[in-house]
Amino acid sequence: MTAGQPRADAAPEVGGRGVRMPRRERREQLLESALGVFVAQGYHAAAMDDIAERAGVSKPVLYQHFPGKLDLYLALLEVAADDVIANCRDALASTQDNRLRVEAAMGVFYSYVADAAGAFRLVFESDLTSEPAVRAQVDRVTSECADLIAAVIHDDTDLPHAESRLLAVSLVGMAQVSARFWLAEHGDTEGGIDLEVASALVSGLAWRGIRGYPLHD
Amino acid sequence: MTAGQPRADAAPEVGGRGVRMPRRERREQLLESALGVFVAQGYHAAAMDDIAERAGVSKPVLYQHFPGKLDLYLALLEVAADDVIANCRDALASTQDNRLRVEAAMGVFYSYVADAAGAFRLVFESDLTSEPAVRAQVDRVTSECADLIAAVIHDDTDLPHAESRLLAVSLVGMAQVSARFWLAEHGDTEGGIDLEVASALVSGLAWRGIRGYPLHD
DNA sequence: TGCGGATGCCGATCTTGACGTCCATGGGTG
DNA sequence: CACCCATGGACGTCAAGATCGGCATCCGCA
Repeated sequence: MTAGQPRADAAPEVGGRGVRMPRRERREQLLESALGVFVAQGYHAAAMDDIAERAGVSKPVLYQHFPGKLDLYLALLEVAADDVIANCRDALASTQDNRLRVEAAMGVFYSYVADAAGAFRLVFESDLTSEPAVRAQVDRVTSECADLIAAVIHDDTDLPHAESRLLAVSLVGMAQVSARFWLAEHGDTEGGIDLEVASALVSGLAWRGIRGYPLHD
Repeated sequence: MTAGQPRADAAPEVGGRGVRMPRRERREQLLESALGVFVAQGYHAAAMDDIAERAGVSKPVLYQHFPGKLDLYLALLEVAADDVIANCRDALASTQDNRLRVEAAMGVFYSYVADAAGAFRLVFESDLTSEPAVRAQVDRVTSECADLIAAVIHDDTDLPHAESRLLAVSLVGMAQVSARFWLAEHGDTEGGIDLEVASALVSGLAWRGIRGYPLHD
């Protein structure tokens, strides 16, 4: 068996076949199963049959909770996007020290990528970017995180809005790409770089880059 | 008509319908048309009918030149990947001054993104990452560019290989993401930031970040 | 110069695979 | 014990990738 196609039906199927369940709880169950399948296979390769099977229900029940495949995907994507944006906001608000802000924000991206559920793949590696609604959510993550960072930069320096925003996007890109590569190369093996070490290293790069700009006051 | 679905059949169709053409030249024509369609619509939304129509031929001729849709996509992707990697290599080799190296490499990414053909979308916004061959090409760009940069970092500092590589990936991520957002926000309008200004700004951020590391000698 | 054959291309077709619905069934309740 | 309804296996449909019979074109020959 090749390692390129991780099968998605290895879940324990907590709510087994034919079990009556409250609608709210079942909806959560379906979302969880769908996340697993979308993360493992991507949007196009994921079949509604797979999702239903993994959730331990049949396809009609799935369609009783979600009008279609796209709606299901968007529901998951929106949650994943809100999650990282909120964490980024909290990280920036957690301190007034900009150096610590950089470290905290970097840690948010690394933790997000390291999360076992793998929801970050919906945001950073989506295969449905041709769909405008998906594109909007994906772009929203970088855009809103960058806005939060840009506000800090703009407050503390003399840089105009547009320039602050471009620098903020650069920092977000640095965090996002490096975190994904860290996961791919060192995330699973024990011989690689630890998450905290990697996050601190890249935080250092980011802080050295951003700290030198002229202060506002 | 909505603006969300840019039609792909607005090309001048240089080799019109039913025109005899040398095989090599026709192949180039097909690749060009395919690139336009894939860039505009993404892999999944792109139909072989669209590509054939844009090239001014019918579907059978398309299949006489390429065994299938995936092969066609991979041919384009490989060229696009080689292109940016080679440019990155040239940029780093163009000088011994690391500051100029950063600026040159950043310029490579911004120029690549600003290119009218839009081949960068195949590399940075592919919607076929579930395909291992595609994933390999896409990752190869970041990986090989990072290797080139990491070699410079490792030569000039005391950082171990793994750390140099992670910093290099961070710089590549910064360039890639910021360039794409620059294009989306300022690339078309005249009121935004100029390419050189944006590239220089982000180069400054990168250089401030990387210059401070302890020199080797 | 007119004609026959061969060549290669286009319109029409087939197939597959996955999304999105319908008839038997089984369990719960009055 | 009979009714009711949620469930699931089986199915229709459709889009898109991948191929086949007419036909126009070109060349060689009398």
